[in-house]
Amino acid sequence: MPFTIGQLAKKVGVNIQTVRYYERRRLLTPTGRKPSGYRLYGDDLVRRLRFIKNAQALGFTLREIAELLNLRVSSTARCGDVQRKAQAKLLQVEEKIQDLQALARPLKGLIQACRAGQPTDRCPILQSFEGERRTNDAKRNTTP
Amino acid sequence: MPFTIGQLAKKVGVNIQTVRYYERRRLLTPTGRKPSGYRLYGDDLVRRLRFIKNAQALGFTLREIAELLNLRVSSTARCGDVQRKAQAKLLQVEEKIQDLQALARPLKGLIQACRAGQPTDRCPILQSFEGERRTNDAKRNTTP
DNA sequence: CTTGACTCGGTACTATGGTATAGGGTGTAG
DNA sequence: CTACACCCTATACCATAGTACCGAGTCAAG
Repeated sequence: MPFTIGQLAKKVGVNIQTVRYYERRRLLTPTGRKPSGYRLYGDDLVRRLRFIKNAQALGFTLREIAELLNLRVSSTARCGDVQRKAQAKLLQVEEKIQDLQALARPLKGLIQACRAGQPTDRCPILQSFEGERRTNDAKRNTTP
Repeated sequence: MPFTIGQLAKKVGVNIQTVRYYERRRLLTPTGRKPSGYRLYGDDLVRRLRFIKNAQALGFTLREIAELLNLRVSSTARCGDVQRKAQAKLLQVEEKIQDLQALARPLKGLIQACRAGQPTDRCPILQSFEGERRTNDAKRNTTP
C-alpha cells in the first residue's frame, strides 16, 4: 500500500516542499497519483530519497546524485558508457575517502594531545591535505 | 617574500573575489598589508585556502570548516572543550568514510557487471545506504 | 610619465538548494 | 454536513557560496 507525500517526508525526515522540489529536479518521481491528484509513493522511493540525502552529506550536488542514480546497465544505455561513468564516480569516491582519512589523522592527534595535556599552538588540522588541487567539486563555469 | 591576492588565487585556483569573500567570513585573514592597502599572503595561507577548498568538497560547510580550523589546544581554549569538539568532528568524518565505502561497493559491482556483460535493470546504487537517517548535514533551522 | 595589469572597497547579481505562503480542492471523523 | 488535517499548483522568498562590475588608486616596464 503506497503512501502520500506527507508520510514519505516524515519517514525520511525532510520537508514536503523538498520532496516536490526533487520531483521538479527529476530526482524523485512519484509511483503514481490518486484520481484526486495526490502523489503516491512506495518503499523504493523511501530508499531513493534517503540515498539523495546521504549522498548530499558527502559533498555530491543534486546533479551528481542524479548521475549516480542513473547509473545502471540497461538495454538502452550501452555498457562502455556506464562503465566509464561508474569508474569516474568510483575514483571521485575513493579520493574523498582518502581525504577524509587524512582529515581524521590530525583530529585523532588533537584528541591525544588533549589527553596528554600538551598544548598545540599551531593548528594541526592544516597538515591534513598536502595535495595540490583535486576533485574540482562540481564546477559551474567549466565551459562558458 | 609574501605575495598578493591575485597570486594566491592563482596558486590555489580560485577566484580573487572568493578570497575576499572568505576574508569577510573570517576564514582567511591576510598576513599583512602594503602601505598602499594591498593584501599580502604567506605560504601558510596557501595551505589554509587549500584546506578550505578540500574540506568543502567533502561536504563541510564554511561554518563547519571554520570550526575545524579553530580546533587547537591553546592556553585560552581549555582542553576538555577542544577534545569534545574534535571527537565530534572525528565521528562525523568516520561516518562519512563509512558512507563513501558503502557507495564504492555497488560502483565496483557495476563495473564488474559491465565486464561480464550482465545488464542490471534495477539501480544497484540504491543499496548503498540501508541506514535510516544520519549526519544532519549542517541544518539551518535547528533552533528558530 | 604614460600605459596596462593589478588592487582597492562597495554594491549588485547569480546559482543551488531549499522553505513559505496563498488560494483552493480532498478525505474522513464526528 | 462541517471541521480539520492533508494535498494540489504556483509563486515568492530565503541562506549559502560565490561572481561581476564599478570607479578609483597602485605599480612596474618602457
